[in-house]
Amino acid sequence: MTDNTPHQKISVAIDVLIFTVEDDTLKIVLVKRNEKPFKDLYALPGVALRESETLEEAAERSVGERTGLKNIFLEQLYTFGAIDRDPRNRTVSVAYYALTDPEKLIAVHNADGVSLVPVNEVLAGISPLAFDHREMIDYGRKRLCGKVSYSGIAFEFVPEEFTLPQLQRVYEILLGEKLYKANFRKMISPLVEETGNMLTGQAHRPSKLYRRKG
Amino acid sequence: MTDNTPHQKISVAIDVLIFTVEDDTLKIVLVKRNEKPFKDLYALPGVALRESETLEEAAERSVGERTGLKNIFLEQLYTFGAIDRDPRNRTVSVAYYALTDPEKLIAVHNADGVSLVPVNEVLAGISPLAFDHREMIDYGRKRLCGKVSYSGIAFEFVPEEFTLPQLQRVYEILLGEKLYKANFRKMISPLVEETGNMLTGQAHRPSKLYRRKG
DNA sequence: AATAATTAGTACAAAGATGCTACTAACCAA
DNA sequence: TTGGTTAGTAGCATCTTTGTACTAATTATT
Repeated sequence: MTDNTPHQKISVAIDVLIFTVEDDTLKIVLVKRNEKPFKDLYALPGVALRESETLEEAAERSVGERTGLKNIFLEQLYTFGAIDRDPRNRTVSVAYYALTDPEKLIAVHNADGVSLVPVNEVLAGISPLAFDHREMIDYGRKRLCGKVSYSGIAFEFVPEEFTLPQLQRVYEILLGEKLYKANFRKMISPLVEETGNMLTGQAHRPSKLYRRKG
Repeated sequence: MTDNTPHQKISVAIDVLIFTVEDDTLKIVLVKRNEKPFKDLYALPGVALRESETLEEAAERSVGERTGLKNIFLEQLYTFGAIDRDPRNRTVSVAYYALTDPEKLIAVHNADGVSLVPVNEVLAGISPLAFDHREMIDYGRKRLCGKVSYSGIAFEFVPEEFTLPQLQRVYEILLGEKLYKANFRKMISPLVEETGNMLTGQAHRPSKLYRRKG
């Protein structure tokens, strides 16, 4: 028989890794904690799961409370369950990751304790993070970078209309290597279509604007 | 601030998808429930998470209780949190998947309510499963098949010493397509080494035995 | 003892993807 | 008008994948 009988209740948290690419850098949204434990340390935006909401709804709520964003790309990442990951009591945290174009985060940056921080700096570990959130970010970045080549997640980091050099830079940042223009275009062209518009004002030849196809 | 404060406690279950490949078929371990809810229906082996154990420890316990197996391949799959997935009370289930060579499951099959069932039959949906376990299996099979090509999981389904045709069949079953011998061998050869032994008694040319390298 | 059946394993050509170089195109700045 | 800069394309070389065809080694059959 399957023993799903609830013998012991445990707190369930939802933490969200909100990633974006800005200034050719992968960045993540962190918030400064203003209560114990880990007061004044940075942490991922998170909420306690309510009885009346699904995991995904809680993740959306967590994103919305901190950034005001709705309907952004959101996927479950991993569930962390180390016994003492929360010093208060046993808490399992279901981590999600969200991806967004940085323009949608402009209003958010520096608004009451919310920061957009380069992931490399966070992982370099100059300043500590609350809970096991550094571990989460480390895991999340690996998953993100691993998925770039075979999924369309890179599109989530650019606006609806984008240029191919822009999109290529996102791929390069996530993959951590330089790509050849010609090959990149051959690979990506079945997935995009021209909008007919151009991006001008760039002190060099203007580039065509594209949108995602399908 | 991050609201990880535990306002409401929720039951946490661990369910495990124990996959194997037998008779050229992907199969999964199911157990017959002998209590409500879903009495007499098949379900995944599962346990309630205890305060004193990690998620992975609970998954190992779940595998061990049903099959007696220890130290088998185990990875977290996904966390399911639909509001009414358990009719008794709000329960979040962290699903894991385990992979094993079918020989290790021989003693288990048909022992007190434990069955080894073809995944295709389960998903075809002739008989209902407890909870959202069919959904879990559907998700798990997709993930498993998606990972075959870029990870070494296929090795988990064969004994320590195996022939390349054997391993190739595992790949073919999971990928759902026929592979070319020559290409398969080129792809797999950096990952394996000959043991020096041969598998004879097969009414045709004997095959070399290999083991996983590294 | 020969031969048929069957699967193991290898060789190699064809097609396609990727790596890489070099060029032309179109804008802004001076 | 010239130079700087990035957009975009052409095309060859190389590596990888696709696919076919062959030889090899065993057991089963006559």
